[in-house]
Parts: sequence; structure tokens; C-alpha cells
Amino acid sequence: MQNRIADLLKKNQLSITDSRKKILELFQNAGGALAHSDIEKMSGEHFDRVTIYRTLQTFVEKGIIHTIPTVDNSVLYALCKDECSAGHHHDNHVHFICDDCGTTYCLDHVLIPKVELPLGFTEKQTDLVVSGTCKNCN
Amino acid sequence: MQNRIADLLKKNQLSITDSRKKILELFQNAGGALAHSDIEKMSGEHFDRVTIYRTLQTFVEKGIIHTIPTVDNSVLYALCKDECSAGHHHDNHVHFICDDCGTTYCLDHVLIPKVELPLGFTEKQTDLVVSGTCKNCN
DNA sequence: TTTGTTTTGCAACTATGTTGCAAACGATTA
DNA sequence: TAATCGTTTGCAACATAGTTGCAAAACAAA
Repeated sequence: MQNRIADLLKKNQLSITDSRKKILELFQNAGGALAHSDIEKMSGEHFDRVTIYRTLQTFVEKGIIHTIPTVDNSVLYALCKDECSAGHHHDNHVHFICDDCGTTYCLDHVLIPKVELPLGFTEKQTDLVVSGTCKNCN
Repeated sequence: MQNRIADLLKKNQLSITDSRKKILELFQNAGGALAHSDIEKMSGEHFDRVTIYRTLQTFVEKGIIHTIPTVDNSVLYALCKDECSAGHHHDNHVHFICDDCGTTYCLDHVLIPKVELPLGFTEKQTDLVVSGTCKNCN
């Protein structure tokens, strides 16, 4: 249980610290995406704001979590699937934001269709965000 | 030329003011999407920050411009096409952000493919943002 | 347990965005 | 074109979000 978290950190050549363990735990328990402010609240004032920022940044760089662009311009972070953490490539699934309850879902099995870019444009990352009403609010 | 801008404002029951004219002009000249900070710089310190925020907000409400969610969590605004400004529906074209020069393009002729959502989810708006290298930086 | 490296927390700072209110401006009508 | 009324602006003050440098603390390795 705890070992999975420690292994994940070790695999990414990161020191195993309280804040990193705690933040990873939060993501695993949350299931969905979290905002910086969520983490700040959920971690119970234990860690400095700066530490959380830096931890999230590190996780993104290592491919442990990824960011999600949202319509209301808040950054969200979500755990990457195992296949993702291997390299520096990104998830290619669709994200869904519920306008009612505000929850963000990773629709892991809904893949982003390939888009044809005009000549001269090179794709590196593609994000598809759908907003509307989720299954709980419908 | 200038009349088009004034007409657009009048059609939306907005007073014709310097800041609104200037900001609309900037959008027309830019061709692509602009961030709040772009506008602040380009308008040459003439307008208060607050005025720009409020103007953009008003334009979004009236359907004159729309927001674009981006991966790096900056809000971008872009002019809506004529068909768009009629109602409260949104563009369904792809947006492209260049990692090098930072320019955002509205790829008007690249449409967002329909995505199949899981049962219970209802779509209201879909945004597709591609980042990479644009034709000028390639 | 010692040593060298990484990470944390603090302080101070910049950037971004919001609100209330009085003054200025724009539209309308006489 | 001047008076009036509603809208918009700028200011001040505030709230939130995010960054940086640096010394102290924690971690990993030997």
C-alpha cells in the first residue's frame, strides 16, 4: 500500500519525504483531479504553500501527474496512468468538467481524436476539455 | 472600418467608449487570441487594469469574444466569428498555442471532432487546445 | 554516524483578479 | 447644445495565486 507510493518516488529518483507521500496519497484517494487549493486544504495546513507548489511542479516534470486546462482558468492536477509515467509523453484522454458540481473527470477511455493541423504546425500536446453536466448532476 | 466596431457595440447595447473601441481594434489587428496581459501592454498604459478586466468580461457575456482554456493556465480571449455572436453558443474550432513565440491561433477551419461521452454526461462546451510549434517558428 | 545532496519553510515579492464608490463620460431628450 | 440620467471608468484597497533566494532541516549513501 504505502510501498507503492514509495516505489513510485524511488523510480523517479525523488527523495521520499512526508509532503510527497501525503500529496500522492491525496491523489490516490481523490480518484479525480485536484486543484492546488484542494491540496492545501486537505493536507491540513501541514505543509507550506511553497512546498506544495514545488512538489506539484516536480511531479509534473517526472510525469507522475499531469495538468488539465479548465474553462474557468484554474489549474487542475491528476495522476497519470501507469503507461504515462514511463516517459515524457502525455495522456490523450478527454477531460470533463461539470458546470454544476465543479468536479473534473478524467474520461480515461474516451480518447482524443487526431486533428489535422495546417501545414507548418507541429503538435506536441493536445488537450480536449468538455464541460457540461456530469452523471451525478444529470 | 471604424464603423464596424461601433456597430458591433451598438448591436450589443453597449456604450461606445474609448477603451472598448481600442480593445476591439487590438483583437481585429491581432488576428489570433490575446491574453489580458497582451492587451494591457498593447493598449499602452492608457486604461486601468480594472477597466480591461471589466471590458473583457462584458465582451464575453455579450458573445463578442470567447475564452480559451490553455495548458499553462493563462486565460486567452479571441473574437467570436459572426455566426457565434448571435447566440450564446461557442466556436467549435481548434486553438493552437505555439510554445516558442506564445502566439495563439484560432484554426477556424480545423473543427473539433465529436466525442462520445459516457452515459449520463451531457456536453455543453468543448475546447480543444493543441500546443507545439507554429508555422513561423518551425 | 558522518557527510553531501535534496528538500523544506520562511520572508518577501510579483502577478492576477475582484469590489465599492465617487467622478467622468456617453446617450437621450428637450 | 445643454440638462439629465444611466453607464462606465479610475482609484484604492483588497484577495488570491504563484515565484525566488536563502538558511535550516531532512534525506540518502557510505
